[in-house]
Amino acid sequence: MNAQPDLTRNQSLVLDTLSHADGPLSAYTILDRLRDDGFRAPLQVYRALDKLTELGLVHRLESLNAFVACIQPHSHEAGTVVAFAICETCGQVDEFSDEQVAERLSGWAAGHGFHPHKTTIEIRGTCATCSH
Amino acid sequence: MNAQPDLTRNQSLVLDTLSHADGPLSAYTILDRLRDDGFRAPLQVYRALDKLTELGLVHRLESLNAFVACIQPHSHEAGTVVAFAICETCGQVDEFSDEQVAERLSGWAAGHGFHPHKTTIEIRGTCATCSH
DNA sequence: ACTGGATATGTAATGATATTACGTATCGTG
DNA sequence: CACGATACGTAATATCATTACATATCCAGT
Ligand SMILES: [Zn+2]
Ligand SMILES: [Zn+2]
Ligand SMILES: [Zn+2]
Ligand SMILES: [Zn+2]
Repeated sequence: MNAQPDLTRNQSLVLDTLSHADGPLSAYTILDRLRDDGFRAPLQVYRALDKLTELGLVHRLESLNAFVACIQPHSHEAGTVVAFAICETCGQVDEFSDEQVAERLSGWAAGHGFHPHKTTIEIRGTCATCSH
Repeated sequence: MNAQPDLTRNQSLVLDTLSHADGPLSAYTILDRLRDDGFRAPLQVYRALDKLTELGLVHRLESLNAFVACIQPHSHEAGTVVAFAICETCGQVDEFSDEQVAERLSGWAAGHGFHPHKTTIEIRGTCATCSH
């Protein structure tokens, strides 16, 4: 599925777990799901998550303290801003980018001498399916 | 219209602590600073923070698991989206609103049948002062 | 004033998330 | 092979947040 030749065994296991999940998973949930694969300690998960996040294959949802697999790997080019719509009812997460949002925020930063390193945009709410 | 209930003693103490702080404080840091005022348990802080957040006097920074006093209580009408620029060097936080960002995000939501409840925008980076 | 419900508080215990410390193993390159 | 960089294993600890239950206080309706 998400087999990445350059990933280690632990990293692949964590990524596969996230890719097959219905929604965001906490590090400890991932740990529990990988007990049978030899995972014993949180650090094994966090280290894999750190690397996967660095590679852009996984995103951390700050408002949930949880992680999701990226829907489509994107580059780490400057100005890349990703937003997430998180349904509080079913847990589904939608990832999207909006160039105008990115430009407005970087515009504010430029006007204030602020140098962005990472931007978090998370919309909590109710998805279309759950609104019926 | 803007009926502002009087704050309780605990709520006032927590708000004062945040208002006089240099930057965001964690709940446990607030607790430590209020030991002399009789605070003994985390829940005393969390309950006050919940109420203050509900009143719009305090914001939670999701990417820090910390809290700041609001700089502009009056700008928080319904639907207002607030953004934060957080300096990772000195900890200073700048709060601002951008109507176009809010419109783009609500536009995306409308187009996808998503009903936003709360939106988090946090820019981590380096402030002007720390960039010199 | 009495009373009953809503709200606020005090305290202990527990749960949930994340990092530090230290040692070993594996990999890639000269 | 030597050796530095990277990954891994494990335990302990640190940090953040909630549950449970008992008391206290406030306040409107009587
Ligand atoms: Zn992505
Ligand atoms: Zn949903
Ligand atoms: Zn504010
Ligand atoms: Zn700074």
